[in-house]
Amino acid sequence: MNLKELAEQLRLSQTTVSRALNGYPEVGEATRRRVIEQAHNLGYRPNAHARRLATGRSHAIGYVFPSDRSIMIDPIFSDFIAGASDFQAMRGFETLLHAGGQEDEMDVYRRYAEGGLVDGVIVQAPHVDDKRLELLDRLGLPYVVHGRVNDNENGYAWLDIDNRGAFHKATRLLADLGHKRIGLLNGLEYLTYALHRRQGYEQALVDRALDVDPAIMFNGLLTEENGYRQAKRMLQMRPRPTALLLSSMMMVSGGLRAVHELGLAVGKDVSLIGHDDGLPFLNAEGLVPSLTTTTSPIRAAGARVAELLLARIENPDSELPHELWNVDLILRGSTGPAPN
Amino acid sequence: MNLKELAEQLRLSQTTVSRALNGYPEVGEATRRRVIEQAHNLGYRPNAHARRLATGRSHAIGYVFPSDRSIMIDPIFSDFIAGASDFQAMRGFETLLHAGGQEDEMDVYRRYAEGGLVDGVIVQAPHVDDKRLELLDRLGLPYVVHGRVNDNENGYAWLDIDNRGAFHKATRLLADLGHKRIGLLNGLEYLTYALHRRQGYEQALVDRALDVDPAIMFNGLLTEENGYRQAKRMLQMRPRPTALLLSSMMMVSGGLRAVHELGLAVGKDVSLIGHDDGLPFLNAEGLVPSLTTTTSPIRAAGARVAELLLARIENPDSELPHELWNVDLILRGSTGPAPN
DNA sequence: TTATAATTTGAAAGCGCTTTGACAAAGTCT
DNA sequence: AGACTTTGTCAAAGCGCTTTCAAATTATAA
Repeated sequence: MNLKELAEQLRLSQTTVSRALNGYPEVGEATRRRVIEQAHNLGYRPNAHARRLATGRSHAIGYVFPSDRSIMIDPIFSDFIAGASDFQAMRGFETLLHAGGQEDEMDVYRRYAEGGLVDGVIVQAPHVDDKRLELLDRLGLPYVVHGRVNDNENGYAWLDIDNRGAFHKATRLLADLGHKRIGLLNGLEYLTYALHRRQGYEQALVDRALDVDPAIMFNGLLTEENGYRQAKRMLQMRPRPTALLLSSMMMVSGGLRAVHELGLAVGKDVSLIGHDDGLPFLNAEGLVPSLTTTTSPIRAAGARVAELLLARIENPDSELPHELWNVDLILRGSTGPAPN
Repeated sequence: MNLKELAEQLRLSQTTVSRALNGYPEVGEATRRRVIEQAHNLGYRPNAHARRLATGRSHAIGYVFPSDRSIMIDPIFSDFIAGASDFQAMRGFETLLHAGGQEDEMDVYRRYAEGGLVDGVIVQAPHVDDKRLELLDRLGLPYVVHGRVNDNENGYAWLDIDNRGAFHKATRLLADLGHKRIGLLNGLEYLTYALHRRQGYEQALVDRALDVDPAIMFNGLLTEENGYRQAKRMLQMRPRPTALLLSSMMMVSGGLRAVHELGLAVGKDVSLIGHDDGLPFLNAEGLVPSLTTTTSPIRAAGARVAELLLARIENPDSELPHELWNVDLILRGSTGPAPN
């Protein structure tokens, strides 16, 4: 069943049928109802590719993962995309995922733009100095960055959570509780979020006149194992840190394991604060003791980023959105005053 | 730069250029080289939608997640899709993701099929009695199931890991180590994999003349919290189970927490075996003691399922593939003889 | 050399939709 | 009543590609 057949059935022209279905005003109400009903009865579905070819718009958003996989291993991305894709679906936009293949990431963007495959892309896990933005600008492909690069914040569309503020708040809390040595288990620092977290952390240490000690700062993949190894390493130092700041719940999971193994009590011998992206399979509140967190649901961010992108696609000349989301610090049982 | 312009530049017809680029034999070698070179120089990219409209093939594979989210929360799906998408990308196929939206899952398939949006779909997390297969058959949309439904195994294409065998093996090992009461923390049983795991588990118990006790069997989401709660609940029973079988590494993570909290020693007081999907952020070998697992990398399964699907799309009349992957039981430190 | 086959090339017809420009038919205003 | 607008409809062009069928060129056989 295609448009032509449907039009014949209705004894109308394709033009009228097309207009009726797409809500154009220049078609009579009676006709419109008749068309819609018949289309429904006959199970007519417009061919997506034909429509795209005709309109030049693909009604799709692209997500490109770097082929080195180091990003995709982080489970937060599936939740982010779930949020974004959910929103897009409501608006009739498809979600295109591109993970790996031998094709270079940049080439994928080129193909996306020049082949008209997507109307826009969401840039994830931006680097401190991200070369993707320049390319996308050149290609004229609309995009919104989830996170930020390290400069020219007004030059592109972004939504970010206040990583600096969050880790500043968390570190300050710990300092105010009397902790002098606070470890940081963080992501790789070419990723801007990790840089921002360190900056917030260091600023708070400086504010409270505490030392910044690289020996209790770690950058690496946010795995359980890294959480375990690094927490253990740090907690075996003398004097040992009395608090740890962990950049992901997976690291928290590993960190807790180290703490228990060393026979230390969470919230007493060692205070923990983790960053919680709100992943459904690992719950900070359900831990015992429950975990003090900086938190911001990544799924909601996904939905909002998608919304911003669709708005940009709709209206490319609109002002570039810049949204900095506050991050809540939720006090639970894993933080306490520094021992003695 | 479109085909017409490129052809004009080359002083050839669109036909010849199209053929040269798509590797048709009826074009001279010299011409072909010239065309390819020029296309490269001018940065020509064929418009994907036009090609799709002309060929009727979309070169895309679809993944539809149920809107209730209960599936998408499991981080194994991102790894599965990463594997599949990676393979598809190598073969020039796009990956379409559909997570949520208010649209019914079944309607998405209809739209996919009738609108020609995808050439095939991969059915994930199949239910014991999955109504999707019938619909897809009716729509004539090629598909491969990752997992199985509960009957008519020859009637559709599938790739599955031997969940029954794996949990049979694991349970038998524990029984042979002298464990009499073995708990099972499993997924929701309308999902076939969970049913199969229970069947393997029960069969081994029966084989070894051990009781099947529903009190130490759990079905639920594979979250850390469920792992923790249920492990704790079971380990507080008297007589308490001396071994636990856990269906996911997230559950293991929670289970370990419970074990430690109760002051029990892993591999001594209580033996643990988990199923490891090979997720990169949570490593069974890295645990202390390292974890005995049944294991099969889900990412590899993703790639292979994609391969099978592309083969089916290529040649719809080929025999339906049925692949049952063996699951390795890897003996590590978390299993030991039953106490006294 | 001529007839025949094999090799290259091209014109044009789609694929199924949107959208422009034109045109009746009907309604509104002097 | 006529001139003018509004409303509802349609024919046809076009989106950028593939593919059929025919034609032109070159190579091979007789």
